Amino acid sequence: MRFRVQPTAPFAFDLALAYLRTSPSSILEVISEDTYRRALRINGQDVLVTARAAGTALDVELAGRSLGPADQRTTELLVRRLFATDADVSTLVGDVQADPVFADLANRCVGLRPILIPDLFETIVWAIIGQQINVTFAAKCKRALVDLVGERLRVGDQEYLLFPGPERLAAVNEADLATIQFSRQKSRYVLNLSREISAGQLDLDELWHLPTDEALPRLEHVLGIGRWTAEYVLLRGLGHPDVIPAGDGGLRRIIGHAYGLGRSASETEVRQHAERWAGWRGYAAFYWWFALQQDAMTRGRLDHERRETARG
DNA sequence: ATCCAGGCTCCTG
DNA sequence: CAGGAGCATGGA
Repeated sequence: MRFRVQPTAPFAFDLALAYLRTSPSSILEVISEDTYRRALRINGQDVLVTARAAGTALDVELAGRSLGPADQRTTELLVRRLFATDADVSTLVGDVQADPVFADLANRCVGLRPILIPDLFETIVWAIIGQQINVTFAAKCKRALVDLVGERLRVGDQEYLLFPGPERLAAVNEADLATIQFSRQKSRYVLNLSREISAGQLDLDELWHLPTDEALPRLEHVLGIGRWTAEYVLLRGLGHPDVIPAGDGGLRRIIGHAYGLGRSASETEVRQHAERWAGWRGYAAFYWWFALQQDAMTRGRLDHERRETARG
């Protein structure tokens, strides 16, 4: 089953793929030269979704058993949300001209939109895992969690991993999570979240209908979710375009560097800069993270080359 | 070796 | 109510 999605212009799928390729959160995505591929649960059924660039459009293919028109509709809405294909980004660069530093970055990111993590529960768990620790270790923890309780989808001779739902995660205990190097409090946050959702005490889907200023406090009410996590989830899970996790260590570091502070910017300083990106603060966060990842990759390559050279 | 990582909760004074 | 310890490990 296949269909086509036509994003608004400009749409830079290549930049989206470049982001996902280097993003530590992309454990389950399979990114190739021109495709995004991932196993997802659609209407209660496991499906392999492949999105491929086709000129200015996106070709989407579904592989799974007994798929119907309803599944296609659900997937189309999901894909359009994941890649923000309906957003009107035509005014972004013009809107941020008052800030030449960010305008320069925005010029290099034309057509890039904040890409979502496909599932809200996964987004929150990932954000909690990422609290305090470095992203490399966080990615390792997420991978270990999926290996521990994730499910698998076999398509042809390939196997794809699915992120566990709250019910599956609620079934494990602290000792299980300790074996994959979760701290006690992190286990507590994740298990509490999973159990509240499973028990019907917490309905994440309610968040879809709320504006930013109402969704934020509701998320922060959950154990283990503070301001950074709530803002991160609004951006990466719910697709709010104007939310910036200003306390983010990576953002503070690269923004401090970009504006010549010689140190990390404070959370307050990040929010002050962000006022000039009003309307696009989520995009800005995503673009800065993109720049950060590109820097890290360049550094990694240089280090590698240096080692190669040293070895002769 | 020491400090800080894509923070948060809880306890102290 | 501000400030700080603790978390579990890895990289700089």
